[in-house]
Amino acid sequence: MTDRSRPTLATVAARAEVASSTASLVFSGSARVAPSTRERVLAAAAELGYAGPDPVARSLRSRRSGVVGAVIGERLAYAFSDPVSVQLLDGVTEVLSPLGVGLLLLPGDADRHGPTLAQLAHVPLDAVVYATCGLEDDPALEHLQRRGVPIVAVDGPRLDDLVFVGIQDRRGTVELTRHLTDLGHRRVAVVALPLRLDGTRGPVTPERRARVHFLDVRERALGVEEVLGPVPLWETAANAVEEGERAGRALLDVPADERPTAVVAQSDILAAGVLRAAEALGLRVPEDVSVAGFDGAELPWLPPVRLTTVVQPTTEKGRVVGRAVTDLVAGRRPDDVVLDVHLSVGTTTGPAPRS
Amino acid sequence: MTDRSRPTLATVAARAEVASSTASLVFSGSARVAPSTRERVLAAAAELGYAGPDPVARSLRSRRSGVVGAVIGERLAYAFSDPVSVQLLDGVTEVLSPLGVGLLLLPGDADRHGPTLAQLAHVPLDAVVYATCGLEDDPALEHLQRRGVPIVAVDGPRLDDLVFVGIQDRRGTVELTRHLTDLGHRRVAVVALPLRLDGTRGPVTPERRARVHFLDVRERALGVEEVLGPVPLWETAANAVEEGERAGRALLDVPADERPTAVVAQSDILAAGVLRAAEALGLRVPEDVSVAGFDGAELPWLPPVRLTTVVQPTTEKGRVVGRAVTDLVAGRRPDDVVLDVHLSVGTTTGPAPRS
DNA sequence: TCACTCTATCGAATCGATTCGACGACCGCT
DNA sequence: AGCGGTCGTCGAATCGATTCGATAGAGTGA
Repeated sequence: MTDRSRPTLATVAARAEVASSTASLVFSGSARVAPSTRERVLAAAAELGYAGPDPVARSLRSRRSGVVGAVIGERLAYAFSDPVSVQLLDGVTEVLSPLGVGLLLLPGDADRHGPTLAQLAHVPLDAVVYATCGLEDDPALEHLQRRGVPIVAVDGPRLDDLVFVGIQDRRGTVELTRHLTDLGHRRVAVVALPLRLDGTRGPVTPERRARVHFLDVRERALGVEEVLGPVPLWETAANAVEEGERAGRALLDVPADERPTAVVAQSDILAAGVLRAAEALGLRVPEDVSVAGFDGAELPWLPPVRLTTVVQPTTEKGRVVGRAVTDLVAGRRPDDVVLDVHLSVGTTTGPAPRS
Repeated sequence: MTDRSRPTLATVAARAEVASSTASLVFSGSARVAPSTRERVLAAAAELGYAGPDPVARSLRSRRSGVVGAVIGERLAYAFSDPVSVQLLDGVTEVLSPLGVGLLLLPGDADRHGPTLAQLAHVPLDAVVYATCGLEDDPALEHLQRRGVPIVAVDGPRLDDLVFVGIQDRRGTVELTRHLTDLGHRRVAVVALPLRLDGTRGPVTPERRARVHFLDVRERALGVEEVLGPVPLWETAANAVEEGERAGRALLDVPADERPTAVVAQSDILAAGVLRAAEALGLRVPEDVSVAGFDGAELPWLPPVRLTTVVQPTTEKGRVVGRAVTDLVAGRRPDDVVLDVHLSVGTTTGPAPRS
């Protein structure tokens, strides 16, 4: 009853009068061990209160820790206020959990847009999921590559040593924009997600645009312009309803003949904010202005409105990522995946008002 | 350039012509090592592309993995649709991240209300946070205790071998209920959070009530009854807006003289649903019915309404948990903590209608 | 010059398991 | 009786670092 030190496999083996290698065989389950021996070892373990092999020691030999990192660019409270991030991770854990693999959160904070090297360096990792991967060099990424930790980059750039999982950002936005032009819209404004995580908000200048950090943000903007040519972009500081509302007020609170007849928000959350702004300004949707989003997120508080949006299979994307991670850990190199999106026309887009 | 095997500390030490123990000293930083030696080792490491000591091997000796588990009772998509859970974890990571400790998600799934033993057994853990801790025996809990993993239980029962962090659920609800009785309300109904995670919803029978699994749910119900005596409880199947709306419809869609004049929801999310139900039924808030919540959650989509609610310091609760974890890992036994709550009167409660 | 104190470095034990080759016992077949 | 083949168990090496006591050499003071 020395609670000083917990029993180890060796203790258990000694008590059961077998070699520790035999005891190990018992706990790894699969091997051929005489039933009587197995019982003896199990009994000894039970008597000693042995909870099974130490995961750390096991990891050292087997080169597996059962831990997969999730790099998040912001603090959790921001990242997880976005249902898309949450559903992505939900899909990932759905695949990984049954395999006994856990997801380790590696969030950034107000200043740093990702975990510090000190955070990364001390933690065992079989693989890492970059939840939103930027276009630019990242010291954390470099560190992980040096360590030989395989990486899945979600919505990031397609690099050789990264496995890519993404969606058809461009095609989805093109389809959405065609829907708007078919309805007669020509004056369209875009409410953009943050181009970089530096708290900037407002109209996007060409210089700013050249420094866009996130691939999906760029693609979604280009999708609109592929159909309509250059359009004004209004950048938000975060993917949040308030930010969308702020952008919506800035874009819509102008004389009717300058006002965009349609606003394309780069996320449903932002679109919800734009809807609020329209309501606050006394504009009817879609009679006075059409509003569209992106993601197809479940926003249970949004009804009775049904948002026109580009639906991406968020949870499925997470599952795909989970499978990619599984492959990587098993030593296989999975293919890059680009998932389909589709347009969902709701009640927030309609014919352009005659001016 | 053999990418077969990455360099180890021994490789680096050999290259720098020092003992591996000396090289170890260099990477642990603190010890006294001659500057020339240090540089030589660092140079060797750089040449070999050595990314620093293997975290797993380090963990084995130091008995620290840098991983803290977060036990979540449901799948992530549900748990993280609740801003309270998210803010709690946000506070935890805020404290833990700078210490190089990561948070490992251990969610349950549709069937199991927590991680399986297989999930737990293979993962290294320095400590565990039970995000919502139930009252009843839990095999996972038992396993962790046997392994000697220290546990912080949030809003759970106060047990000897668990560190408790919670809030004044009872006092907050009493204060809220007094506010309602002061306004003349006597017919009050409660929309309860799930008593157990089994998908039940509807009026709560005494038998059901005797089997409540979550402490905070029980306390919040008792707080109302401490002031008013027995009140009808309507149980929801999840903490979600739709569930609140469903409950609201059931409670409010009755003749005016049977209708409760005030509805106390056990969370702000549920309260938002009740507000929707009232709106759908053409009832004015607070003229026809008062609605109150609990948590003080930030629901950016709720304005212009300001919900009357009991505010708990959610992020601070997370920080307290983070500090408790830090203490436990360092071998100290932190005290239990009960955090203050306060009533925030908004625009959703008013004088009881004269009947 | 000698004894003594630091300092920088080294060797070896250790953390707790896994894994593979070896070995003895026992079985059945010719 | 002899031989090959299984089956169950064991020993020892190994994973990659940390850590402590030992030691050689430089520096100090009498």
